[in-house]
Amino acid sequence: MARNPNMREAILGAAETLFSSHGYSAVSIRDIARAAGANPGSVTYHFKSKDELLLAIYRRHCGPMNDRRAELLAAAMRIRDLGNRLEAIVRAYVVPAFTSSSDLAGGGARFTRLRAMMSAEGNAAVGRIIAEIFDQTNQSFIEAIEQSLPHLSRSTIVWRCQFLLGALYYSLISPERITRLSRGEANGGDVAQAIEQIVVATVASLQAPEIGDASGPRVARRGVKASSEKVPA
Amino acid sequence: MARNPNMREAILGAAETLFSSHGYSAVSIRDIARAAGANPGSVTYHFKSKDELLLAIYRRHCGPMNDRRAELLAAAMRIRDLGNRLEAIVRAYVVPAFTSSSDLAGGGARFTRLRAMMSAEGNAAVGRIIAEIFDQTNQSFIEAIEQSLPHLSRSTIVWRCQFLLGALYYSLISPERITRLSRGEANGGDVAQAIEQIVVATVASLQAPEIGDASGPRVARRGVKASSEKVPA
DNA sequence: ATATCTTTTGTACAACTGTACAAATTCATT
DNA sequence: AATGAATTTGTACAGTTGTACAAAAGATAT
Repeated sequence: MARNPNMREAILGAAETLFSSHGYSAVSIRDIARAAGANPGSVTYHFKSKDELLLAIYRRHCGPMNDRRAELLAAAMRIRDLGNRLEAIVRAYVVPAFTSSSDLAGGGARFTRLRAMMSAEGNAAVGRIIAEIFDQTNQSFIEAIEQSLPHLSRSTIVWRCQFLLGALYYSLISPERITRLSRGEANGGDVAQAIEQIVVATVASLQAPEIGDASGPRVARRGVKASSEKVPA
Repeated sequence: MARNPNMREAILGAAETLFSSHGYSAVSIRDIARAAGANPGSVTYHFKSKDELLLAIYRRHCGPMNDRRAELLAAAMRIRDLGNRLEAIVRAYVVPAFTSSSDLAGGGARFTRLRAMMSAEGNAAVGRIIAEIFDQTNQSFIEAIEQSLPHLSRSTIVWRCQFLLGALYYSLISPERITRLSRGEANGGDVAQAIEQIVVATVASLQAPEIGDASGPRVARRGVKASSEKVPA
């Protein structure tokens, strides 16, 4: 029966939805098949294994999303005013993680949520892809930020970019927490507001002075004392 | 055989370690028993079920950790200078999440990492505990911040506290990412540095002006336009 | 030592897991 | 209509899952 010409896509979509809301090991191939209206055997036909299915999801999204980020970053770097440029850089990183350009392959909150789940579970197959594909994108953003904030050490920039990604992930993982704690005043599922809040908060944290630097935000003092000797875990 | 008088504790500890590094559904009761040097049946004897075992871990840590937070928060509120007070408030929230007072029950990075995993997996049993126990603590911190930054709307404070928690979680979930992206310049596993970086970044983001507010950070303009109509997922 | 209670062990069960594969079905080309 | 490739189905397998429970082993008190 070669009936559904988009069975492969249906399985991919179902897997994406289920993985992103329950995690990898909590979702079985049979769950995916059921959600996609397919036979379990069909899943192992189109994708050799469960791991391969997960990787196929990543391959579909990573390229378009990081391409879009590169475009927006290039546009941001053409901005003269350093403050506006910094905000544009952060926005270039955040926006493609929340919204998809072409409906399926763009990027989108669902895929970003999936990435959050996978990095929590520490999935081994995904670990390789992340280091390969994402580190390149991340490095170019870090360098762009370094140019806009030359007084900051690379360590501090990396830490603050890590916080950005954590904020981004967690806003997608527990949006209902926003709604609950604000007593309904804010809506955690509001993507547009999430983007604005993340951008404003991140730009402010990036503009903070270096740790141990008592002078103003824009005054340089490069070599900061490395208070980094304790090494647990 | 009532040989090991601390078998219950050994199982709790093993479960904590395994859950915090692989997630809930990826770890089996047999895995836990093996790591604790116990018989699988012994696990279901001390804790009725796998869910109950997870809840026991939460019960052991939540109380001491939030008590410590309350102490530090009370001390912070005695600080007169509003800038220093804000930093002390943030520190009162962050420090107990990273370090344990009494070795086992205090809190500690391992338990916080576990919480990060569970909130990603969306574990139902944990969901109830979180809403009950943590919301109370969170509300008191939000109110303390509201007092120190009266020009900010509650929504914005909640958003930025959400980012704080996301940053905290993710710094424990992917510390090796820090080391890798900084090319060894920073050590993501350095708890002391993580705390300092999180505190500085969070204080700066909290002090940022409200969205849509063009005036300086400390100038009030309460009612901000709610750009919150899009409601997906 | 006897009896009672607590803890540990071992085994069993039904349900579910990822994967493999032959048979059946559909489609495109001739 | 017939051939051949592509897809879907159904079933099977060995291994794992959470849980239940009787039997054994230890501890405690009398």
